[in-house]
Amino acid sequence: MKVSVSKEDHLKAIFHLQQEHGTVTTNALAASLGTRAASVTDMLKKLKEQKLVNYERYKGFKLNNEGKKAAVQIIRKHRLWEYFLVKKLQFGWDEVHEIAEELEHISSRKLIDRLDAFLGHPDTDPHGDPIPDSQGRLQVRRQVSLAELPLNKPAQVSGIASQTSEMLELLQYNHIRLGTRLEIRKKFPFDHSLEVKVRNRPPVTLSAQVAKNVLVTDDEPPTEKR
Amino acid sequence: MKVSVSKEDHLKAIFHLQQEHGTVTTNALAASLGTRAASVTDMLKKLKEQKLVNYERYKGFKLNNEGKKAAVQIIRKHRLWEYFLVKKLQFGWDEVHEIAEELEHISSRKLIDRLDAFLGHPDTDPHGDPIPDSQGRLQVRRQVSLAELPLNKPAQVSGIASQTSEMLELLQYNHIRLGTRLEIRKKFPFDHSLEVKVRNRPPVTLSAQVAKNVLVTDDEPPTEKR
DNA sequence: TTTTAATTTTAGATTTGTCTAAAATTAATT
DNA sequence: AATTAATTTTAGACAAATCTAAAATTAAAA
Repeated sequence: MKVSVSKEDHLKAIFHLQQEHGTVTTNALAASLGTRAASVTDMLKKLKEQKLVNYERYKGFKLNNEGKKAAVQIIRKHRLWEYFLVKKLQFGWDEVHEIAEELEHISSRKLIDRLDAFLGHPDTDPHGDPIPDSQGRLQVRRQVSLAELPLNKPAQVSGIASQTSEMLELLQYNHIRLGTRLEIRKKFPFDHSLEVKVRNRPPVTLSAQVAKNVLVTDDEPPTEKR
Repeated sequence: MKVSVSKEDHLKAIFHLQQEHGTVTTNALAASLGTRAASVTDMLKKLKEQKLVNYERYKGFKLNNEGKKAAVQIIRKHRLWEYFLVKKLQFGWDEVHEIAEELEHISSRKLIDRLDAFLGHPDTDPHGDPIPDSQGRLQVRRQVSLAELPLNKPAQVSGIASQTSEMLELLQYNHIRLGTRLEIRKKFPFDHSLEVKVRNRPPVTLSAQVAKNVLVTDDEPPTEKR
C-alpha cells in the first residue's frame, strides 16, 4: 500500500535539510521522506498555499518564519515524547525514535505543555538534541562531529546525527552514548578511521562513517532542568 | 474533507454496540461512527476478510473471538491513556476523551505495557470504566439496584429492570439513562426514597419503587494497584 | 555556446476511502 | 398474502494522495 506522508513530516524534513544546506531541493526532500519528486512538488504547492514555505518552481525552497515555527513545534513534540519514553517508561535511547514518530502527530497543544511541565521542562532529549521551549525557541549549541575533533582534545558526546538503529547499536556496543567523555588517540589517514579512548575502557576503533555521525562538544553535559 | 474512520474505530464501536444489543446492525454502526451505511458495509467486508467479524449480508454481525481481542486491546490503550492524562498530567476527567482517541492509535505494544507498569497497573479509568489487563481480560462488574447502592458511592446506570414507558418517562425527565453516572446523596428511611446527584445537574429525588428498578454498577474510584 | 545531462514539473493513471442513488432484501402493515 | 416501508447492499461518482512517464527547465560538459 502507498503510505501517506503527512504535511508535518514534510515540514520537519525541510527544517532539518535547510539547517544543513540552507536551501532544499525537491529530490533531496523526496529521498529524505522516501517518496517521489512528483509527490514532493504536489506537497510544496500546498505548503506554499498555506504560506509556510518560500517556493518558486524550479528554484529550491525553504521554510519561511511561519513554516519554521510549525516545524519547531513538531520537533518539540518529538523530543519531549522521546524524553518521556526514556526517562519515565525505561526505554533505551535507541528504541524510542519510531514510537516518537507516531506520538508527535498527536495534535493537542495543551497535552504537550502539560507533558513538558510533568517532565520538568527538560533541555535536551535522550540523544542530546535540544528541546525547543513552549515559545518555540530552539537553543543552539556548538557541536562538531567526532571526525573534526582534534587529537587528544577531551570532549563529550552530545548528539548523534544519523539515528539509524544499526548505528545506535554499534555505538552501544562500543559503550559510547550521550554524555560519554572521550578523546581521540590516533587518526589513521588511510581510511580516516579513529582510535578513541573512553575513560576506564580499552580503546576502540571507529570508522570515518561513524565518526562523522557522532557529535561532540567540549562543553558541559546536557542538564536535566532549565 | 471526508474524514477517514479507521478499522480500529469500527472494532471499538462494534464491541460497545454488541455489549448492549448482542448483535449489531449496519445503520446503528454508521450512526455511532458518523459515517454512512454504505461505508460500513465496505468496512465489514474487509473485517470479514481479516476474520475479525461474523458477517452475512443482510443479517447483522458481531465480533468473533479474534475481533473481540483486538477491540479490547484498543479499549485498553484508550483507558490507560485517559488514566495517564488525568493522574499524571492533571487533566480533568471530562477533557481527556478526544486526546485519548488519538493516542489509542499508537501501535507499539511495548509502549502500552510499559505505560501500564508506570501507572501501577490501574484497574479503572477516570470515568470508572474497567481497564483490560495485558492479557485482554476485562474485569466484569457487579450489578446492583440503585436501592442497594451505599451512600455517596459513585455508580453508573447499567440497566433498567422494568421498562414500562411510565418508568422510562420518569427517568428521562430526571435525566437518568443508560450510562449516566450518579451517586446517592441522602436516603430517607421513612419511605426509602433517595436523593440522587447526577454530575452537572441539581439533585433529584427518586422513590424506592423506581430505585429498585434502576440497575447500577459500582463505579469505584480508580485504584493505583491491582 | 551548443549539446547533453540532471532536475523538476506537469499530465494523467492508479489506489483508497468515502459518498449518493438505485437495486436487493428483509421487516412491518394492511 | 400482498403491499408498503425500512434496511442493507451494490454500482458507480468523487476527492485525495500517490505514482509513472513525458515535458519543461536548469545545470554541466564539451
